[in-house]
Amino acid sequence: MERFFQQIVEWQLANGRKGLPWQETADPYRIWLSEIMLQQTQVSSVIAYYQKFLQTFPTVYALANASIDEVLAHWSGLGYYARARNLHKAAQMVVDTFDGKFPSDPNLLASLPGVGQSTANAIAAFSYGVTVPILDGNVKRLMIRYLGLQESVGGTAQEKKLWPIAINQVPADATHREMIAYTQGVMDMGNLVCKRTKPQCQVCPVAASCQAYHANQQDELPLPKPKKTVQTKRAYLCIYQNKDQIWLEKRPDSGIWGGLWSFPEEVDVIEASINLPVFTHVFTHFKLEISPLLITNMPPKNTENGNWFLLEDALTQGVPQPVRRIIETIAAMQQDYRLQSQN
DNA sequence: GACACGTGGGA
DNA sequence: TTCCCAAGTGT
Repeated sequence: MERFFQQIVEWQLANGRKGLPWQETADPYRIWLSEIMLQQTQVSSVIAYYQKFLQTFPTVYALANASIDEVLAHWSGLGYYARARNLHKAAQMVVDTFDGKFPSDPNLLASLPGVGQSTANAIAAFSYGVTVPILDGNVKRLMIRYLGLQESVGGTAQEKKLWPIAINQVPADATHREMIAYTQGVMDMGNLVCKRTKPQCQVCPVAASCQAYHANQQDELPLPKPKKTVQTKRAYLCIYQNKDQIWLEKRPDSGIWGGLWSFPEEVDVIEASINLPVFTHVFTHFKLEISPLLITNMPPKNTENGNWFLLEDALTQGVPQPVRRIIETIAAMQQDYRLQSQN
């Protein structure tokens, strides 16, 4: 298997991605941050968040000392907000337990909340050159094709099978530089060559020994996952407005949009409210039809976990995407109203 | 093992 | 439009 390793390393150095913001550092804090942001999230979505986040929280100490509200505000719009809550906890753990220094032992790294085995190995390999492999979606797809496995991506049993193979591909005497190139290389391969659709086998460095390629199965593997039907839910979001201010409620820590600020939710229409246009927000596991209700003539029902915010301040808080969208709509309406009043 | 957890890109 | 799903982890 060592040949595979060398081929990926050489390919990455010649053809892999260069100059991504997190490729320009060996600081485990920055590498950890990038790995968490990149979980289930595309590179193009991450770059701006990563740079802004680092400006605000340049060190693990800065992050550990920040409030969870500040952290969520900088995560707002990225999704999977448990990552931000775990990131904050993990930063405090690094400061308290590891004296502010990220350990190089993947097992210790994996003890941090939000850091699983693959992310732990990525941090160890990139930061310290520890000779451990990653096993992310790219690698799974690559291995399913390379080994000609008649499977879809996913499942505990598959991971149990693939981990030892992934480990065997990494020579114990690989250098730090090689580990960086290999780890980046398997992901670049998945993104640029062994893509989900239209794999580029003609430029693949390991096509000669790829089972799927020899069987002309590169377009069929991995097998498609059985699809599940997503249900549609409806939510009435109540926008209590008092002049320039709107009322936001802090959501419970667990569940959808945990820890974020949102509009109070009702199960049905409220009297004396103005209906704003309905829109659909799509999650991976369900659809949400959102009916925003504007309420200007009565106070919020429940004032326990809420606060009044100026419109422009609300946009700087940790709010989920649909809430941001509604706030922007309200702000635009107010702007229109002001312009009309002047004329 | 199955499911919850966001959002936007690409076909 | 509709569907799949991306540098996964936690429960």
